[in-house]
Amino acid sequence: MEINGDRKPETARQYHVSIDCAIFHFDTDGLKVLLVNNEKENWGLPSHWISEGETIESTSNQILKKYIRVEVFYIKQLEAFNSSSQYSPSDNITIGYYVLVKKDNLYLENHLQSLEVQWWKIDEALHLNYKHRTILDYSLKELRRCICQSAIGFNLLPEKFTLLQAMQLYEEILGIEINKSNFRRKFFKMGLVSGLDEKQEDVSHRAAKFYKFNLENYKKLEQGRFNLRF
Amino acid sequence: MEINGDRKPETARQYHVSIDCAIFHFDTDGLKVLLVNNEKENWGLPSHWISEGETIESTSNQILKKYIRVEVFYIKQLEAFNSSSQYSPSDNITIGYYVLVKKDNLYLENHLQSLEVQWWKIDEALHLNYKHRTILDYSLKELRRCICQSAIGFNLLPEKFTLLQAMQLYEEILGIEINKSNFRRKFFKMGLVSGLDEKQEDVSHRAAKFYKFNLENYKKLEQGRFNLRF
DNA sequence: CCAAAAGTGTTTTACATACACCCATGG
DNA sequence: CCATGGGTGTATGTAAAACACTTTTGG
Repeated sequence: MEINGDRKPETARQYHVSIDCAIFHFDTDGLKVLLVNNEKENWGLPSHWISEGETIESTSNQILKKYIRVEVFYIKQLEAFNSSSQYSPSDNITIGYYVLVKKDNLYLENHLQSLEVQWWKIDEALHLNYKHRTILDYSLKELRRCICQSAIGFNLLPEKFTLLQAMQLYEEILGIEINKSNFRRKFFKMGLVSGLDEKQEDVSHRAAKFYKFNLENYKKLEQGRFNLRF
Repeated sequence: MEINGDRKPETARQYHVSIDCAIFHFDTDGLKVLLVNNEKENWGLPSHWISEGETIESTSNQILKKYIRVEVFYIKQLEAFNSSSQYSPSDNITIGYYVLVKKDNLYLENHLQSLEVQWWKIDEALHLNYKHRTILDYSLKELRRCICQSAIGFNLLPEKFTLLQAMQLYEEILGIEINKSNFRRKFFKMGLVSGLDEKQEDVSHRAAKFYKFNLENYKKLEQGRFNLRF
């Protein structure tokens, strides 16, 4: 057994490695995850094996380029674990990622129709295999944990959003009800958002103001100690 | 390129995988990390290649069994990344872990003397190579983040501890000063600790009461929304 | 009696929570 | 004129922060 050495022992084992991504976006229907229909008529998370000449990062980028293409996303590694399947009995490692995408990229909608790919509501994305179910569950757990400790939630909102959209995002992800007036106060006081000179159009009620995420203020918010606590 | 398939393409690349652990404990001198002196006279994190017949988990367990041996620890995976070195130019993946160990395992002290192994104060554990430096920094970042959102801090304290010990742990890891009276009130009100019928002995000042972590109360503390916010 | 740490109590301030209410707009 | 969501204001309770103070013990 080799300790802390760079030299590999003869017994070192070799693995094939796959990258599996849980890609989320948020629209009026709520939180959704991107699933791919494979040749066996099963829906699963987008997944690639790492090929010769590629790395972990380049492979995850390939997946994103293929399905999302846009540059505006948030990506975070979840966990590496041993995996096996019918075709590749055991010598595998899977690295899971979760990815957040803004919904205002129309490209997505048009592009995806051509592929065997679809956005699924979270609670309808069942019948995944065990591996993908595990990654999806872990993603959601992380999303719930991180959304209050950082500003990653804004990666799921359009560039311009209303406060109701933001509030509903937090409500759905955290599974709680939030008081409208308190939500506003908190966001304003923290300086998380700044108002734009633009309003909704063609809505059958009072038009809401659009806001954008205020990155400059967020950076000042003594990073690391940031907490929204709903 | 294979999408979401179990079948591996011919081009799938193979990797050797190493497990590197940042193992921490906390004593009167503060937070310390376990370093191993390898054959090239460099200090680094304990590390093993995954061998034939082994898995990610079994290999990390081997490392812990070798250096820590005790069962009482907390272990969490950090990240998998491509790595290379002088001896193994590129086809590697490293999976980092961080581990918290209670300091009241005397075994450690006696055992480690026989190995080329030593506890280093965090701020003195320099001259690590880039890979290990990265893992150590990431570990500390995670530790700082998680110590307020969960009770993992107690994994660094002895079974029986005084409130000053607990407070100093939080102070060192967070790099802040905490008010003694407010710290007590918070821990008591949350029911995080319960007092024992035991006191310090042989101290040259008023003996402090010993406390233990109250797991039952912690479980009731609506998990996931737990926050200490110092 | 001094030092050093244990341990208690009080006051001020901030903020989360809850709730009531008015405003604008399309149907 | 009403339903729907936008947006404002206020009262209340809880908890964080700051601090002043007493207690215990060994030297």
